[in-house]
Amino acid sequence: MKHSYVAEVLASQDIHQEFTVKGWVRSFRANQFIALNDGSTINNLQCVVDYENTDPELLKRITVGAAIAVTGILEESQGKGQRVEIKAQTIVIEGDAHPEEVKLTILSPKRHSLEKLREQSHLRVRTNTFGAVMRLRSKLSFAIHQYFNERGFYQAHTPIITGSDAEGAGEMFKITALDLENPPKNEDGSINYKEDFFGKETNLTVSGQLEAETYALGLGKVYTFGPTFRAENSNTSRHLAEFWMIEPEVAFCDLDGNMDLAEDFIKYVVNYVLTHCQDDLAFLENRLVQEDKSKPQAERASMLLREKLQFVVDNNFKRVSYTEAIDILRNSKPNKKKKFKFPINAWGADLQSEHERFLVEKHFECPVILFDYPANIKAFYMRLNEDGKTVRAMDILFPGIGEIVGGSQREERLDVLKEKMAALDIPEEELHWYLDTRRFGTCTHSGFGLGFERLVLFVTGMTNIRDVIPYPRTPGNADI
RNA sequence: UCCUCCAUAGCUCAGUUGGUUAGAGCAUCUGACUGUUAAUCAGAGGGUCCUAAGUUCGAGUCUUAGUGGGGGAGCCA
Repeated sequence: MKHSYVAEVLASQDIHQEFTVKGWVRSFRANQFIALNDGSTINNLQCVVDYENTDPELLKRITVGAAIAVTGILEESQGKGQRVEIKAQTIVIEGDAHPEEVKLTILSPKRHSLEKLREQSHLRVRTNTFGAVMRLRSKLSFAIHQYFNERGFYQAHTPIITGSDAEGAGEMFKITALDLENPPKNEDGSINYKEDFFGKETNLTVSGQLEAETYALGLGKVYTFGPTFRAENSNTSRHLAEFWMIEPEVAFCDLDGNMDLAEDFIKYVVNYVLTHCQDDLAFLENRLVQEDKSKPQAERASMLLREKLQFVVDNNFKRVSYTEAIDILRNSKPNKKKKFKFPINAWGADLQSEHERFLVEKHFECPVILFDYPANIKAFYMRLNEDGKTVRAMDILFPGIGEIVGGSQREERLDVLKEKMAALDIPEEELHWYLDTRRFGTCTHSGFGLGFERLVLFVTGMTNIRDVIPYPRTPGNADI
């Protein structure tokens, strides 16, 4: 039978009309008021039961967590807290949820810590917080595709399984169909990968960038949006072993164009959720306000969640070269007072978390784009500047998140690229296809990688990356 | 991987220099009440004190190792 969704019913003006809604019981107060949620919105629909004329056996089965279908008449609510409610006429239990078992789970109607919710990740999407986070995640994903589609980008599905081990972005997960108990061996005792499924060693991708570059040099403007895998033993609130990354790559575009694109892109998707996800953002904003109340004054957020997002949309990101950043840091109070664990002395040092946080959270107090980094601390494919010591790299740093974007103008000159690879012992055979793009009609081109989960962290105000993806993969964790 | 803190009822936590029968609030169940919004009142049930080994007459408490988690760092998105 056709039924309506809670979001539609709550917005409906059809008073006295009949509706059927289906969802999960969030609470059942006073044997009379069901708070029903079906995931279509963070808001619950109040369904009022005429308990005096309802079978007591049925009433007993209306419990927190149960799936039910309610048919009744939409009426203006007599109580405060909701505009309309459904006067239930018939209630059908689709799936029971026994209270004695429910109380052992996070579905029990009380406040749970995020750590506890993470232990039952298959049930946490039924909570307000995770419903809001996951709806926002989905809307952000849609906004990303819409942004690129409106601007003539094509999505390139770069491979998940890669035969190239020169991507250089981190430790990789091996892919094999060999019998690990008894693998075929070469004469010297090493494993003979020629007998493996692909006839060579393969891994899960750590980046689609190099393949995306080949597509940009044909389709013009492309982007990838897919899963990425890194076998790093990272145990932090901002790293996952499996995460989603957006990687635009644009032909005939220099670093300035790349920075313009990244900034415009972030502002667009943040603005999209500001206008399309008000209810979920309001809930998450309030959640943060409540959380802040138990913190000392100094640690409380200076802006509400939506104010913070609006600030990002309305203000230009501060663009600073690495050299300028070093000067600022060298003359900063914490550096002079030796408050930094890693003091800034000379040009050339890699910036530590504490330095990035100082620039973003204390000095500029807004998103910052750092560019033109020393060549020796950045990847081989970044374009060397005329000074011979810096490359056209850029990182976007966000308050509370750190690096959200890393990108560069790519080295398009074959000879310079080959020199770089030789210096880093990257064999040319490994990347012959990549070098071909520089042989045949090479051109200026640029791109960046944006960590999707880090964007979701920023937009939702959550602080642990494990709480913005359904089933987080981290060292020692891949249960579901 | 490194530093640091933590693990006791379904949840949040208390548990004295190592000592008899392991405690509270909330949740759950039973009953009462019924236009509620974290409903209210009364009563009841509920424990492998993370795992393993050790010290001891005796370990929730002390030691070692492991597992998981929080915060910070590195690697990065």
